[in-house]
Amino acid sequence: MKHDRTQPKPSIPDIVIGRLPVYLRTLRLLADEGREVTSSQELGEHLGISSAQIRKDLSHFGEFGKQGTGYNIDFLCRQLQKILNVDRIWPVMLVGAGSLGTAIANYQEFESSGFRIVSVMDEDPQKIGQPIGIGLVIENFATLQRRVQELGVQIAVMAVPAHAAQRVANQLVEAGLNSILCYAPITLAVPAHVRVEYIDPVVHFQHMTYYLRAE
Amino acid sequence: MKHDRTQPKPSIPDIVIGRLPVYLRTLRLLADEGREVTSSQELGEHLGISSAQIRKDLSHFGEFGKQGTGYNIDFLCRQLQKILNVDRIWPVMLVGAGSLGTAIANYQEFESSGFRIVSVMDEDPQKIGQPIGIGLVIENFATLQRRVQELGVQIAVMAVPAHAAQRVANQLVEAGLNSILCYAPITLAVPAHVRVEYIDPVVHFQHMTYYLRAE
DNA sequence: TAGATTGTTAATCGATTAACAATC
DNA sequence: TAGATTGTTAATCGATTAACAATC
Repeated sequence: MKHDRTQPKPSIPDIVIGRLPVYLRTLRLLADEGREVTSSQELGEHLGISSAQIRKDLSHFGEFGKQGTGYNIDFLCRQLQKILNVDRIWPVMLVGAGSLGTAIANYQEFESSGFRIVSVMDEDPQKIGQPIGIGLVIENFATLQRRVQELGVQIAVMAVPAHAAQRVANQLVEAGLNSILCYAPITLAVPAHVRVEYIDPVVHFQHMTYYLRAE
Repeated sequence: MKHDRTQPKPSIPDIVIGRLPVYLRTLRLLADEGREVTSSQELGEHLGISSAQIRKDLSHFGEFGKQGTGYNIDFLCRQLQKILNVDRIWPVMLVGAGSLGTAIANYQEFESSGFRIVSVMDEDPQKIGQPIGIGLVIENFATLQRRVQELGVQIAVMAVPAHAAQRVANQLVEAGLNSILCYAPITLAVPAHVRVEYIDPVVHFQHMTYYLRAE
């Protein structure tokens, strides 16, 4: 007997959302190979997960397959792109124009995935004004607030040294950004409305060495 | 009544192992700030997880704290380093000397975390022989097998284009490597004894945009 | 002693999987 | 029709959390 009228939680587990980009990536790879349909079983084998999990994950969002046949790859791609809101191009602000920042600015594949680096910033006067990436110029980090507004950016990538990361993050938050991809090896303190994801190769290396023994 | 004599599974959940590097990273940060002790509560607040989880995770490996006091940071760091096998330096092979590979080769902080890039390889004859990183020279990928043996490497980082990734991975496996950190946006097919971890910024971006609406 | 915090247990919560009716 | 595969349910499995005795 439910007397509670409020919708308790129709919300989809975050862990499911986290797998969708990987599904999408794999489907696009299959599409590139000229494939037109696939099955949860095939996808699962590709990804090393169970077909049941894939079907369950997708079932949170609708019915995308056909019994006996499987999934039309193009159709499922488009659906996943809609679900993930990457049926458009999101402008991204890159902070930090060092070696890593330069690599990120040079990366050509963001565009086809729904993202475009529209501005690169650094604090180093030596770097400000230098060209970077494709048609960009390193801008003064001091102009962050204004540029965020001008460009309508919500997402930032931080490629700055660890010692600068929290300070930079504070400024990003103050400038109104709500999504940060952080390459600095530090857990940031941010308000609850800001989402941060982390990329730290050392975390992966150390995870792997747990299972290794010296040769 | 257990009649089964075989140890069923004293093995520690992989998800627990995956958090240890983050704990270690945070503890070292606290140590750098001159702090000597911390508590599961403080750590949990830093990391946005519950203190119970931290205590439970650590309890898989022993007792590292003192009631009423908490954890000695230096001691816990050392213990975690031992557990993760990073109380030594692991040689790492970097494959791909493009923009991203160069950034990885330049990154100074691997050493203090237990890793050293000992060789950088590429297929491009234009690149082979060029200096990269600190005291390294880009080597011919064709010499992989020999170099892996000479250097006693078990771990590789792949910073190659997606279209080359599976082929490169096959060669890494053939050369005897068992741990791969893959920056290419593709799920690799490898034998069961090889562990692969992935870094793909697009996966993180797309995870974040699920929660965003256009401004 | 009083206060704080651990390590551990048991309960809760949530995620994965097996199985199968539906149906292409 | 026979074979294949979906979407979904219920069961299983595993991870997280709350709570607390132990004890520094």
